[in-house]
Amino acid sequence: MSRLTSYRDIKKMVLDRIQSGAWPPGALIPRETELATEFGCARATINRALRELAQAGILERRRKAGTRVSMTPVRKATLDIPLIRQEVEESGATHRHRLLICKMSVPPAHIAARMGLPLERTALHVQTLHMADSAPYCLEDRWINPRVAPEALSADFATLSANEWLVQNIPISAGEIAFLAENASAADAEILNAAPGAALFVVERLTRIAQEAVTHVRIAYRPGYRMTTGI
Amino acid sequence: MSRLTSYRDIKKMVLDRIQSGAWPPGALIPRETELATEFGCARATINRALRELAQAGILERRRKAGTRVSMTPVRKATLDIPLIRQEVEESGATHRHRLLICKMSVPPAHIAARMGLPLERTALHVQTLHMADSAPYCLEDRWINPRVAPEALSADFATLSANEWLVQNIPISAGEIAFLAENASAADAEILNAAPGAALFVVERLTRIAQEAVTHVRIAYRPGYRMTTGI
DNA sequence: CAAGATAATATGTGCAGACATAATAACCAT
DNA sequence: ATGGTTATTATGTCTGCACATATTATCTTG
Repeated sequence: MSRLTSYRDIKKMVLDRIQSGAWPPGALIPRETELATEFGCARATINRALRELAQAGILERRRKAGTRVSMTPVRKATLDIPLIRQEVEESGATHRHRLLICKMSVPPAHIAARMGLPLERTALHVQTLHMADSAPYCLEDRWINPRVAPEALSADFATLSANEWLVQNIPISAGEIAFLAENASAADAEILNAAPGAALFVVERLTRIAQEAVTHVRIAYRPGYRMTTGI
Repeated sequence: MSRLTSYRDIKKMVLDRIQSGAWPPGALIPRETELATEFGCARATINRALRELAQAGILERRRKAGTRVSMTPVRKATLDIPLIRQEVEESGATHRHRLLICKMSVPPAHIAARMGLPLERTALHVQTLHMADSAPYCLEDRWINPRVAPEALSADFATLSANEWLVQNIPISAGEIAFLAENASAADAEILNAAPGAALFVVERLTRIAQEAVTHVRIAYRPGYRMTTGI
C-alpha cells in the first residue's frame, strides 16, 4: 500500500475543494494544523502543498491572516522558451539554419539604448534564418555586446547557432523578455517567405550579466505561429 | 546575528557559482549531503534550494544521476495574466469597458470545435471593448458554454466585465492559453481604432471544468502592445 | 476614546532522521 | 561479449519538533 498522504494528494484534494465550489474564491481555508489533523499528516506536508498552490497563483497566504482562495485564479502561465532547434525537432521536422549576417556594425538606436551601449559603438550583428524542413520557421536577429562576450567574435555561427553558442559559453544570467506582434517589413517578408505586412509573432529578449547587457535578440516567427501552454 | 544558512542563501550561492562560471552548463554539482556539510546546514535546506532552482529551469535533477546545471538555462518565463482592469489601472489610466455584443448565437466552426460544442449549437457570445482612458485598449471576444454556466445568461455584463464575472462565479479550472499575432480584420480595426491589417497581439484562452469547455476568449490588443516579464 | 504597547497566532523556515524510489553500476550466468 | 539480475546511491518525500516572523487582536494608559 502506498503512502496515502503525499503533498501531491493534498494539492489534489485542496484543488478539488476549490473546483467543486466548496471553497469559493476569496474564502479563508482551514489553517495548516487543522488540515494536518484532518488529512492525518504532518504540517510540513500541508505546508508544501499549500505553498506550491500559492506559487501557482491559486491561493494567497499571509502570516497570521491565513490562507485564502485567490480572487483572480488564472493568473500565471509558465511558458517554456525552448531552443529553436528543439522546438522544430519536436514538431517532427528537421531543423536547419542559415547564417545571413555575421559582422560588426552599429545597431539601430533603439537597440543600442536598450542594451545600454553608447551610440555609434559597434556590436556583433548575427542574423540567422531557422528552417523546419525546407520552410522558413523564424528569423533570429541578434546583437552581441563584444565587451562582455569577446570570444563570440571568433565563434563559427555557421555550424552552431548563435543561441546555442551563447547558452554554452556564457553563464546564466537575468534579463527581460517581451512578446508582441509586428507587421512584416519588406525584408522580413522576403526572408520568411511571407506577405509584406503579415502579422508576425515576435519575441524580444534582453540578457544581462551583472547589469551589463550581453545580447539582444528579436525572433520573428513565420505567420500562423502560436505559442501555447497549459494553465 | 541572523541565521546564516537559509535556503535563500543557498540559492544565491549556487546561482553565484553558476554565473561565475565555476559550475558551467552541463556540469554535475556536488550531492546534497556534500553541500549540506559544506554550508553547514541540513540536507532538507539544500534540497529546497536546489528543488526551486530546478523548477526555475536552472538545474536539472535526476535520482541517482545527481544534479547538473542546465544546458539550456533560460527556459521558463512566468507570465502574469492580469485582469484587464488591473492591467490598465496599473498603467495609470482609467479603465472602462463597453459591451458591444451580448446574445446567444452560433459560434464559428473553429471555436465550436475547440470548445467541443456540437455544430449549430448556440452559445452565449459576449464582446467587450476595454479602454484605457478614452483610447481602445483591447477587444475581448468571448463564447460561454451555457450548459456549464447557465447563470451567465442572466448576468449583467454591462457593469461587471465578463471576465470578472466568470472569475467570481465559476470555480478555478484548467485550460490552455495561446499567444499569437493576427492581422486586424476590418471589424477589429474599426473597433480598436487601428489600421486594417495592423499586427495585433492576440491571447486565446480556453477554460475547462472537468473536461468540459466553459469559455473560449480571444483578446486582441491594440497595436504596439507588448507583454513583458523578467526571466 | 485614541494611541501605543503587548499578547496571541498562522504561516515561514530550519533540523535530524527515516524510508521510498528511480536509475545507475556492478555482477553473474550464459 | 551479452543480457538480465542485484546492489548501490542520489534525490524525493514524510515526520515531528522548534523557533522565527509578520500580523492581527487585545489590553493598557493618557
